[in-house]
Amino acid sequence: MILERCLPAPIRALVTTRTLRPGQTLFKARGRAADLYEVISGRLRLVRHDSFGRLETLSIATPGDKLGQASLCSEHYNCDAIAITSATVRRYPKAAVLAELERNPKLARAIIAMLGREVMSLRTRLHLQNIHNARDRVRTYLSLNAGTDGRTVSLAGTVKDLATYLGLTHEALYRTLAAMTADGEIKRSVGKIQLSTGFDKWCHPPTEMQAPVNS
Amino acid sequence: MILERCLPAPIRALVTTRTLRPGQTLFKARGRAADLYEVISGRLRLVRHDSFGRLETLSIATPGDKLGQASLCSEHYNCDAIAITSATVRRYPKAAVLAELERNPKLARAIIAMLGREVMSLRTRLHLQNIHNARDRVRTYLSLNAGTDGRTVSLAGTVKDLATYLGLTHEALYRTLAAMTADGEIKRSVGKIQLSTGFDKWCHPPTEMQAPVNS
DNA sequence: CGATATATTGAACCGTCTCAAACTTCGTGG
DNA sequence: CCACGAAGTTTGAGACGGTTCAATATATCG
Repeated sequence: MILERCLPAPIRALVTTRTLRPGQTLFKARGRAADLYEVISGRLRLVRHDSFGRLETLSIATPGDKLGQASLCSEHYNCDAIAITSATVRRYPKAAVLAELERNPKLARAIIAMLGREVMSLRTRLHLQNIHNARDRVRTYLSLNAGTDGRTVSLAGTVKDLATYLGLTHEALYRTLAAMTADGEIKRSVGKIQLSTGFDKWCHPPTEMQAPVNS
Repeated sequence: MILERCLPAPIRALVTTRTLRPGQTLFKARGRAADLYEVISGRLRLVRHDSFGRLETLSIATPGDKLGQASLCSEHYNCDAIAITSATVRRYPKAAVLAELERNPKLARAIIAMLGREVMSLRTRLHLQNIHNARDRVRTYLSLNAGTDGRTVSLAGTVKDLATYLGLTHEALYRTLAAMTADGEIKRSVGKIQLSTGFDKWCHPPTEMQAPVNS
């Protein structure tokens, strides 16, 4: 859903676009959160530095994704947004959006849907991170991100980027992909990974599951 | 924020409360998402079964927390909600809430705030999970959850629950807590953990940080 | 008071991280 | 057009730490 559609003309006039070059910063953690962004083209990386200097990729934003939703509820951004490629974003002034919210239920619905999607995406992410085995984590990621044919995953960035997204070192990811290729689970080509037929069955190795839950 | 306050009387009449006994299920993953809940008393555990049969605790809900926010954006719940203790919850019919949303900007604000908090909490959670070292993860959890005095953390459930929340085996957590106690970082009493003075400095061992980011 | 779950510690295994080295790719400038 | 440097890619070897399996103690609840 394009937020802009829900905004009346006077506010729409306040919406501006901005272009970024690769490596350029859109906003930084702790910066005053004044705007909400939507990616029009290109890719941005949302990163956070943890207390130990480790770089943590929150997500790779692609066209249609919104950035800085937190700004609606918080005074400060809580991550850095950095362009990976050349990129253009649409900027929505937070104050105007909040004001319009009071009068425009459609906008409220749009924003609620946006946050709802964000919540679900974070849940998925958390689910991935909880898989402590590199291979299974990669498998799950792949089946979760397979395209419409269910067999092709196109990589948003470099393999190294994917590694930080998955919470693995790049070495571990390279090794895992190599092993999966050797075992015929996947085939790799530039920027893409082909899942072999019957990939799903790899996802559930000889395991009986569903621990009983008392109800 | 109590959602009920934002609802007009006719709808408020549709709000019911329900009591649960320990171990009882409020809703299950994949069930039709018809309601939104708010915890009044007691504790519930939100869990999900991953593809490998492992139990994953999404969160422990305590009074004031909302459950099934996803229901507003999705047709199905995506986790199980199970009472840990005896508990009472308030049930808001999803359809009524969505309808009221069209007319009531205050309710919209409340829901947006609720989802925003959820997003932030999930981000924090993700941040924790990305710390691959048990001790540092526990340290970070503790400093993040210290009470108003900044020195006391009260445990919502059992230590075992905390372990699954942190994505550790309970053995690993017990050992870590034991080691931290031995080193004087913390002191333990029933249901509580006392952080020793200067706990923060433990959080940043001899490390230089902030990897340079091209901007 | 017995049964069930939590709490606690031990020992061994396995997989990921870390450090290291080499190769490839790509863009920039001479 | 090629030389060069920077960043991504790939593989190796070893250490560390969490999981796993195991055993025992303690607590809680009917």
